[in-house]
Amino acid sequence: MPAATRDRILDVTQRLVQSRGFSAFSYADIAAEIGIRKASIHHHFPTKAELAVALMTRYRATFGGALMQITRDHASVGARLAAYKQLFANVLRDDHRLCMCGMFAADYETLPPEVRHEVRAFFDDNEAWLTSVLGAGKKGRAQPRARARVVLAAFEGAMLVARTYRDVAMFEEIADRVLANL
Amino acid sequence: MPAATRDRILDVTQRLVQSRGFSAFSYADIAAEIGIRKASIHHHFPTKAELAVALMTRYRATFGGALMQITRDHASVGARLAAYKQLFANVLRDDHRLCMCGMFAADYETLPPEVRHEVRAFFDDNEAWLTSVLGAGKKGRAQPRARARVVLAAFEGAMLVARTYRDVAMFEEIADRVLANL
DNA sequence: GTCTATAAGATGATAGAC
DNA sequence: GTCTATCATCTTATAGAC
Repeated sequence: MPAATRDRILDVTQRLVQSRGFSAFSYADIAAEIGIRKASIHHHFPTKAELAVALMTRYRATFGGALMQITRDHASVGARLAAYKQLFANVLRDDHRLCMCGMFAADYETLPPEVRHEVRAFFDDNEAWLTSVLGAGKKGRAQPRARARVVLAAFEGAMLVARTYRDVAMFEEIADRVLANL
Repeated sequence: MPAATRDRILDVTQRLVQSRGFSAFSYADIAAEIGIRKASIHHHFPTKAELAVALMTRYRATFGGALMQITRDHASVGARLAAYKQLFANVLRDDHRLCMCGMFAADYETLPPEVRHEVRAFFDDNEAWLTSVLGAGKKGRAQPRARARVVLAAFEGAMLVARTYRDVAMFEEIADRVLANL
């Protein structure tokens, strides 16, 4: 069965947010890309705020699932962090997109309160996961939370900068160096 | 003498870009804040693209001056990097703003080509300055450019994330740790 | 669930008076 | 250099037919 319209809307909107940001896409953009009318989008998501919240809820669930999968698939700290890095690199490679929450963080001042909450929750999720991964290492067990924050911030910033150069390798080099210096 | 209107426009616009981004501010916002009409803004900067280019040109010049000043005022690598860090922390502290180029980097896909060029030039400027600072260190002279990229990316990302928590201390802790681990 | 039609307001931008 | 007036277009959002 084909993806329900609701999911198609979320898919298209997510890509729009990741490439242009919250203020720079419209219902008309979504409608045009899917091939339906603006009113139909409003039927599924009456307001832009509701659309953004639904987007973030799904994104957090998906991302959380990916993190659990990494924990399952990889046993060592190094392998887990390498897989985490790939999560970001793949998004950047696919049409020069940013992490959706990195983009929403830039749009933060214009975001409805409920969406702001979701953005912080995403960062909390990532920090918690990274902290648990880093805290499990044989050596360098010290201050896993502080080191987790460095990884998250550096990855978000590296995506931002590397995208302006259309250079995924630049992202990976920065990310590798950050992980090596932890 | 009071600041010329042109400069007042650039001042106000810069703050708007740093807090909301390129797509989320309008000529009406600038006009309202200065207390003149939209048409007057268009007299000084006919199009939004021209306004953005003027903004970036001035920003790059100012930022470049600040970097030269740091080099002049501080002799050691550590003191220079600490002063560089303060440049970013001060912007974040003042009304939760981001580095203007961090914001423009998020808005990159919607930017006129001339502005895109300026954004990359800003990153080039910073990378070059950081590379020269890091290359001058007694120890750890190796790969100054790669380490410069880590600093720039981490600082941009740390601003982005820390802003969502309204937490300047969080930015500073991440920045300090990045500098310590170089 | 999708459509047409429409609303009310914002947007970037221009013409021309003062 | 600033103003009023105006423009065409886009924006989010709603009402109601099919």
